[in-house]
Amino acid sequence: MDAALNLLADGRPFASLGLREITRGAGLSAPAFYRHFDDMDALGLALVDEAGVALRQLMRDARQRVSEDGQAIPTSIKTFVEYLDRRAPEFRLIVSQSHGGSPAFRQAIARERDDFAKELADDLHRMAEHRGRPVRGRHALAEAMVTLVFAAGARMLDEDRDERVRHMAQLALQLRMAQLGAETLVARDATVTGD
Amino acid sequence: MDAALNLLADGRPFASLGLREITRGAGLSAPAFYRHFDDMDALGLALVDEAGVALRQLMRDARQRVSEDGQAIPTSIKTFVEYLDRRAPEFRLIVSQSHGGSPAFRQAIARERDDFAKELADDLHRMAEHRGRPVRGRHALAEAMVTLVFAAGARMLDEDRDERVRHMAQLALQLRMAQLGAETLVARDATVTGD
DNA sequence: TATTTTGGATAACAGTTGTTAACTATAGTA
DNA sequence: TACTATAGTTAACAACTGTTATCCAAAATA
Repeated sequence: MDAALNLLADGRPFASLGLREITRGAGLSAPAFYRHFDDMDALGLALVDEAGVALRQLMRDARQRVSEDGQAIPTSIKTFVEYLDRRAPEFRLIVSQSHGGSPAFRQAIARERDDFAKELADDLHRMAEHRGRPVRGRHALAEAMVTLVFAAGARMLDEDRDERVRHMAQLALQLRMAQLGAETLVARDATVTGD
Repeated sequence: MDAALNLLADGRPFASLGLREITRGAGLSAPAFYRHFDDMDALGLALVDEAGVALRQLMRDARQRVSEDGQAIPTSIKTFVEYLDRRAPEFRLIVSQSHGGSPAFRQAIARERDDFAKELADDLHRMAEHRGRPVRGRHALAEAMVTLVFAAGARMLDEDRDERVRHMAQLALQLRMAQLGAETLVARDATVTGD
């Protein structure tokens, strides 16, 4: 798995990775691969799993730090960028295979993403209750936020520090827009019961 | 190019497409490929170009229809989904290669995307002037909208009609959130001159 | 201690890859 | 009409692909 991540690390598309190439990187013979995985897809899914674990850890970290420092959006973004640095190849795999991989791949990644969005929706709900600022369509809001965060993360993978800082600010602005819009929607349309 | 699109059409990742496979689909011998393209990358870039042309056409169509029917967001989404049906393989190529292709690929796609976002930002500016509702950070807003639209489009590629309808509604809600949030930001913070 | 499971190795398979060289027919042009 | 560019062909290249069968040593287990 480390060998595969190494190849992924310099931007190689997963579909172009060969089984032999990977075992070579691991210092093994080609057939040894089959002692650990049925095929390339299985390896990919294992990597996605690993990335999912790290993603859930990221969520817990962000929650913790936000509860200490406040500033939900900037703190969460900072935490996310740290994750990005630590797990760049895994994240690269996730964004590159979420569209453009085998169906099994796409499904596994979609599940991780949905879990992420769901947890975020719960957080938003808790925060809204705490601040007395209900939100309309919090599921759609959470999905939008995840989409924006992942897209920004994907761009940042190949950027230097300056561009990253700029895009972190832009991402913060976009997340505020979405959240504020959701709050304003409910204020406008107070008769409709939220989801 | 048609042969390549056919292979792309059933979800195959571009990186897994072989030159011979493509010429076979076109009823040609393998070396004939080189009469038309230097290598696979060149073919891919040509396809991205084609998709870009269609994307710009989509923009013009949407603008036209919005000026007739009003309802900017729903009408634009409808127009976009029609484009999606007509140019599914090209769009698939764009989303699958935007992250996870060669650098040349990513760059070409990023350019198309940026053009799209820039035109959208201009539209938003015109609309804001017309409605007397200025927007703060209209570049960030346009980028967010493009991100949300592309992400939704990517998901819809593999969905049936019912799921699509649901996601179209969700996308509409998300776009309204973003726009409303941007408007509310400027209302709150009226002293800052917008970008 | 005897036996089974685990994780590796070699050799070999047929099939595919991208690419080049050399040749040919057809179409456009001076 | 003669010449050249275009767009195709076949044959062949080495390299690489995923996969299987067979064998072997070490470790874990009965």
